[in-house]
Amino acid sequence: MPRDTLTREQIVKAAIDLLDEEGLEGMNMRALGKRLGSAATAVYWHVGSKDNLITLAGDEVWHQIALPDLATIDWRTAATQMATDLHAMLTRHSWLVQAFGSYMIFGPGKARHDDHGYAIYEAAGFTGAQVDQAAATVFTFVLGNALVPAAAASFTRKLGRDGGNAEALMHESMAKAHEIAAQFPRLRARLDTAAEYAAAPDNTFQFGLQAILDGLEAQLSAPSTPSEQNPRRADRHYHEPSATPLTTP
Amino acid sequence: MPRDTLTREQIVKAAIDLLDEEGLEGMNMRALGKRLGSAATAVYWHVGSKDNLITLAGDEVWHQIALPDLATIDWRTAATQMATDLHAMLTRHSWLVQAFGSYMIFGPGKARHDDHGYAIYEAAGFTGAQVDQAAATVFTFVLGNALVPAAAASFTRKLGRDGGNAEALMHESMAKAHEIAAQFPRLRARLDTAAEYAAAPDNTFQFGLQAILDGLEAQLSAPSTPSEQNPRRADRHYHEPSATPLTTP
DNA sequence: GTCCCACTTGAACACAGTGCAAGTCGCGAA
DNA sequence: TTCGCGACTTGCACTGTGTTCAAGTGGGAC
Repeated sequence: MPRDTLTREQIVKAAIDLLDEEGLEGMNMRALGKRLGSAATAVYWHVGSKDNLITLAGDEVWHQIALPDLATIDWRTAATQMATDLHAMLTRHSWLVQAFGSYMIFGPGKARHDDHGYAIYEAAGFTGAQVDQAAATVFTFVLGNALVPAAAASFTRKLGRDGGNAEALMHESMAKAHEIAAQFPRLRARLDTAAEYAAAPDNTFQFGLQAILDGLEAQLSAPSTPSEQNPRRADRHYHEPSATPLTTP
Repeated sequence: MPRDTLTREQIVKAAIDLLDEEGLEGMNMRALGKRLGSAATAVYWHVGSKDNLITLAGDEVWHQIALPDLATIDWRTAATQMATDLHAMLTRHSWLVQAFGSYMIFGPGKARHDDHGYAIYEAAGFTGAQVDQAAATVFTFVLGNALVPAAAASFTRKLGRDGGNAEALMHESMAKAHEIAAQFPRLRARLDTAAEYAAAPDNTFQFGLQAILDGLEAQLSAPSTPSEQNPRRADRHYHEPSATPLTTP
């Protein structure tokens, strides 16, 4: 019988739990060690570094996403399902979105997800580079959608760690935001209806997702050279980004 | 004549420069102090904390985005222009995307941008909550789009800081990714055409943006109850996210 | 029994954010 | 002209965090 020893899987799982509870900046090796009932430095023997551990944890969670069977459902339902699952997963593990900005997360879990994503857009009828572009469009939308809630969660936790009265700090922060928003007509108008918005269920994600799938569907039925991008619309609206960096005095 | 002293604007500008060069994790107060020719702690008198400084810097850069005149151009061109400008800005300041996941960035700069964004989608004909949803869809897409390049930049810098031979480490990392990708049919197929892809200009962003605007345009012409969301399509494809968290043994 | 090796541990180092007390400098008042 | 005040600056030091390293430690193979 081997000694009761740490395993890599066990560590990754504990890291995910800790990240869920404390966020990316709240997770540290000593806390992880305590959670595992061992010295913080014992972890290093198994995963090498904190960066690597986060990369490992950041790949593991992709396995939570179900891969819809393209033989039994149409591509659009499949795309909706995968995007919705991804959205839910990113909501559960909001640290992942933050990690995505700092680490190159690509392992078996994400590869499995990406591969099936490509399958969906191939099934839809896209060809060549358009498969990648369609998949990337939906993927980046879901990712971006999770970014602001992630910031909110991170911010709330930070307030909680600082003083005991997170309530007051949050209120102060909200008040400052309101003050700024009040100086812009359309933002001001939204302040008045903010309560109404808060009461309604937030279907912004589904609205955006379905609009994007509408757009992709339109692209499919539009006559275009196969196996090559259709640059017509993009050209019609092409715009060279205004180069307005800060002036250095 | 007042003593040659630090100003908040000067500090924010220096912070932006430092963030551009060193990234979010490379930026620290002592380096900032050195760049400003003063002690690191002098900065604290002006901005209070590092978090606050990053919030300040993260708002300042939004002023680089031009606000198209809706009286002279159609909404779709305006939307394209603003999204493209934002994309370029986020590419210039890739740390901002990372900061967006950890800080609540909302100041005059972002408010100015958001306000004009709403104006565009109001001009397009959206009403009620749909204005917000349309704006959020495009916004989150652009944000998500900037996330992966931000990670790549961050990763590259990290390699550069670690050993001297960033080249070898990068190569090793790429090789590992290839090895994983090779186990999935569609990813494997893309490995073969990777060189071809790299040669072509990356118009993924414009493809996605135009597809999204197509979808929004379709939403406009679709018959729906005004001043209320149109839940029909979303309902037809509605999918309760699969709850498949990690099983705790 | 004993040797080995996978694994663990505690001390220690470097570096980053930041509070604090002690300056320093220019300007307005006396 | 001098005084002092208040706006800034500085160096020190404390804490928390990632990580290294040399020294264990315990179970299994021989």
